[in-house]
Amino acid sequence: MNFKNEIAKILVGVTNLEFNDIVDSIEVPQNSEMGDFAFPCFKLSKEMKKAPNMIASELAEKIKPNEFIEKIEPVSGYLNFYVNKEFLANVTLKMVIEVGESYGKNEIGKGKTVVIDYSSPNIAKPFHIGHLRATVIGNALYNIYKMQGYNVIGINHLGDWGTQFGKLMVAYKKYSSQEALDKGGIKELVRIYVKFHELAEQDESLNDEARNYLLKMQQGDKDALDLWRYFYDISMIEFNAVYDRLGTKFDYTTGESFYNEMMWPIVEELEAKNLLVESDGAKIVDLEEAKMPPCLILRSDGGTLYPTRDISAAKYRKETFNFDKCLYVTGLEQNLHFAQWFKVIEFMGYDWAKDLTHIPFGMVSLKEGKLSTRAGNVIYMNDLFNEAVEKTRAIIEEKNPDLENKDEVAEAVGLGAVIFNDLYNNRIKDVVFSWERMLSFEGETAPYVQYTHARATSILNKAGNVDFNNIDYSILTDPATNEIIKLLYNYSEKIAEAANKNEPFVITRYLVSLAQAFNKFYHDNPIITEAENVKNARLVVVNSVKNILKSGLALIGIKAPNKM
RNA sequence: GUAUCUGUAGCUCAGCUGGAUAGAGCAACGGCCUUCUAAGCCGUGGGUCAGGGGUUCGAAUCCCUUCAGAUACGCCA
Repeated sequence: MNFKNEIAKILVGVTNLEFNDIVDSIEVPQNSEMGDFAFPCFKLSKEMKKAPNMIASELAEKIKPNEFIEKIEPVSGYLNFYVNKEFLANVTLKMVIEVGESYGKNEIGKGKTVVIDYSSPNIAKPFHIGHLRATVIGNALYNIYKMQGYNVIGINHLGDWGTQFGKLMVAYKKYSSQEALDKGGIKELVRIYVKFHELAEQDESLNDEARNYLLKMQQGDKDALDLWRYFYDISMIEFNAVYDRLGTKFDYTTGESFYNEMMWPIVEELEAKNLLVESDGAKIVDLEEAKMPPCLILRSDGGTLYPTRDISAAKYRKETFNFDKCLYVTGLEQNLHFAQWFKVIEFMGYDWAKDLTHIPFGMVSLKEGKLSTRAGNVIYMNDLFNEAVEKTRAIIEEKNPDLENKDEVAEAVGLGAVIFNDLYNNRIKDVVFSWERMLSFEGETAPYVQYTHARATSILNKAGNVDFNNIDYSILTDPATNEIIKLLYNYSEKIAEAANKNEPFVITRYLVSLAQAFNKFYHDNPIITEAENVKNARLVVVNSVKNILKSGLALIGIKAPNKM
């Protein structure tokens, strides 16, 4: 059931426009008083040589409402269509009930594979608020693409290789011990990392030692690799704990180290395809043709670089998963880097270069300035989580002291607030971290949506069983109910929009709208005390809203407790 | 210097594949708990859509330009 198509069917005979053109030009008015759909007549005005309002009036006389459309009105150059509310309620709610948990799914991505590279933090430092966006945006996209029917592969491209490990090895040997590291974990790694940098400013030879260790790692030296593995394992205890709390999962945790052996064949391939040029001792791919600075492939000392690894990884992923799309969820500041090596892939003659997409997001900073582990200008994820959960716990004690599973609910709501906050706006916006905003639980926030879900659940529990087969849909035509039904009807379209734009915030905003519509409905319409037919009809609405709120929250990685 | 992104209400932002009086939340002010969870609902005030040109019947939305902020631009990742 698609209303735009139905309207186009009505209009296709009376104008000389193509069916698809009509569908495309149909809009949804901002104000529902002006109808549910509108057809603007301005474009017709030129060829028909008539004023738009005249055209609208004439068209209105030629066409008739049908079972889907109850009223058609010409208003100042528009043809406004009012859908039959009872029909809409009937179609939509039946579909929500019948389809159940799969409501909102579609088959657009059937048979297609999308690889999503997300989270991908540099390890050996604690998970902090700068890592959160890459994780929650990627996780949400993962779920959204799944709903679109895609085969989705999530990859955590850990920053688990490189000079920072050489530095840690030097620092470990000089300033730490296995005992201290076993005890202190990742905090100890940070301590010695910071110390290394302080001392390296005075003593340049430390950096040489670090490079030396990196060289040993690359040459497969057992001692160096054992140490690397040791630091890796300690880091992953921290990272996995955060992923567990967030409920984030990956199909593959293949970090940079995974591609170590794959880079030389790529270098040879670039060489064979005559793409490598020597420049100041380094090997580059010239991108002047694409109006970009050159892409560095090999250092003058022969070592590989960031693009070398990303090109290798992309080719591996194409060969392994044969993706239709490969998305990279990373900061906007890496824009040029991605544009460059995507171009290199294209120059290598791979047509799948067009399937690689950078999904950039804005930078997170503190009021004091940029995030920096070294300068201590960071907020660690666990501290933020704990703060949010603690505040939630206090609110529960105040508002609902008899709640059974307080800890579980506080965790769901506290983390929900944090995740939601990061998925609330356009990805591209920079964010200055604010405790106040992060810990705000009113208005357009996760707790608001979760609270709405809990209210809906509560009514359903009090009402007992409902017979969904025998519903009087004629009751569900008041404005507050109609608003909800229109939103429910649009759910699947919103998921598709979120996928097309790669913007989880489309879902987040949708959930807020649905919760707002429901709270108004809840306020205006008594349910349990009403006559049986009214009660049952409204309970169907409550049940549908409850399910979609839960489903939508799950899409963006947030839990929906039944009580709070 | 070059490139990319951003600039809409006091604050944080929607709206940007051009269309009907520019929308939310927060903050401020004023109402609503003997009634299904007040983490809620209703109302009031608040805007030269950064500035200037252009295209168009019509521009917050497209183009040009200026300004402001952020970021990136060769041997880190």
